[in-house]
Amino acid sequence: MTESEFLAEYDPAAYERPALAVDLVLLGLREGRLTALLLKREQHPHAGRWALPGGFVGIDQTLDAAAIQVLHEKAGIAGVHLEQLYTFGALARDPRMRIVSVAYLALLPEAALAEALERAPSLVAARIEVPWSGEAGGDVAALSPKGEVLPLAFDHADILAMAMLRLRGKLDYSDVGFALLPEHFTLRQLQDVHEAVLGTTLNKPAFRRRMLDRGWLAPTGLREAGTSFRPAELYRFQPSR
Amino acid sequence: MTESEFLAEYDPAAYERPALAVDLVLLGLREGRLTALLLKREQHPHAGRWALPGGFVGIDQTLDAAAIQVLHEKAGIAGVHLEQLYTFGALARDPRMRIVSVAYLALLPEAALAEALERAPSLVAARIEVPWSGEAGGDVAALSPKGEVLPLAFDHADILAMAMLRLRGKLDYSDVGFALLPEHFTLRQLQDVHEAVLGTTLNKPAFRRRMLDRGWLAPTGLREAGTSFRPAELYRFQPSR
DNA sequence: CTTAGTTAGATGCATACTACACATAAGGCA
DNA sequence: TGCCTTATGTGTAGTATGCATCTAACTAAG
Repeated sequence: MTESEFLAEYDPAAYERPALAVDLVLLGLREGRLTALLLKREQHPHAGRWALPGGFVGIDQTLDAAAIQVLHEKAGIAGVHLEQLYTFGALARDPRMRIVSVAYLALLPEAALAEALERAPSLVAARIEVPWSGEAGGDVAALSPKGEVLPLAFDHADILAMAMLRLRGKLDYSDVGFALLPEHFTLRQLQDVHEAVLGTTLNKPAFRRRMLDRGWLAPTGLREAGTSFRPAELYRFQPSR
Repeated sequence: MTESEFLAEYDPAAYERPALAVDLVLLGLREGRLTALLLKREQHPHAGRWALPGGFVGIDQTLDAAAIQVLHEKAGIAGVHLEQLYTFGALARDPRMRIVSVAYLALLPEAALAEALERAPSLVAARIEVPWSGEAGGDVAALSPKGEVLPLAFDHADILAMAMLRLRGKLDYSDVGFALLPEHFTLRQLQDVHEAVLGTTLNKPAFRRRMLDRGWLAPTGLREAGTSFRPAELYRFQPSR
């Protein structure tokens, strides 16, 4: 049997298939606080609860492409850090039908987050509160600006928790932290990102030294403007060849 | 509109769906070498190449359950460490049709690996050679006992590389290393596991201290038997409460 | 023009961790 | 009994980290 003969006999519709979707955790910093962008569900199921932006994966669309499409259509942005997180496949995740969802983590610098909120007015910025530290894992709360807990739809609380676990885990050995910053930034801003993500305070000189020794920071020679005190040097992220 | 009215109107067959599968990287140690279990494909497509054991995800089956089923049906084993790796969704991964595959990593102690080879005679033990170190990532070679490079089917070389990247990354901050050992083991065996996975040699006293200070090792009071020299203490993995 | 206030950036020191060399312990075996 | 081999323990040096403190650079108030 040749390969083309095999293909001719193969029946692609032999088994019923789960639907395949992507869900995006859009994370950024807003006023120094870790923030996720959520959509309030107007329709059943889970009407009135908050959900991660998502969409189905087209038959001729890669997973990454589906995630980029959601980023564009539901948040009006592009060009941000995007990485696959985990795939959620519990049987009753969605009461409509069997849907397996590939979760993605998108990291937005403050400007991209503001842009998304402007272009997609239905998005809501929810402050993220993580009551556990380090490797533990566990529940994560999404809070409205007034501090009310926003109930999440489907298993999106699990996805959000997984996003935080991953982000915290990767923060200090990888370069994801820079994905939350604009192109030029000060060491203080970098430290603020780390502190917001980790939910701790960090020692300034130690953090400084560690970051500079990494070899990822290129001084630009430029200075921060608009301060009433000594202006900080602006750095640029330089992937260490 | 109530939720049940909504569900009644929802058409689950509105869009064509990708097929969903799981593929398993079965990894273990054999004669001190890192080894993966592969199947030689007899049929098209990719006949004659080596593939990871896999299977389709049933419509009422979770992803984990599908992985466990593959472990049982294609390797005849159960109860080993199993974790989701990454989901591969390139368009032409499989020439038959669009198949999205959720890759899993299974870690087998030497006994489980031997059991799998016995119960599933079509499985082949391939030595894994990783030419990069640390965080780099890149190609990984599967070698026959005679040292010939085994060509892998589909995108399974990518999956294997991802498995090695993940395993190396997790090895020294998590407890995955113990998943490759029997219940009782010596510190030397633990070090052998780490050395085989990382592809390096490690300093013995330093490794020893680090592991003992972790608080994961409980001495059993038993000694290794059958050596012609000082027998080593046998330890047990004790998850740190 | 001077000084207070504020944050950036640098330095010194104590502590913890790790690599590495080397010493000692405990088995079998000739 | 002594030798060989590997397990296990100890000491030391170099490195990374936490923390206190010092100096620099800027604005604004007077």
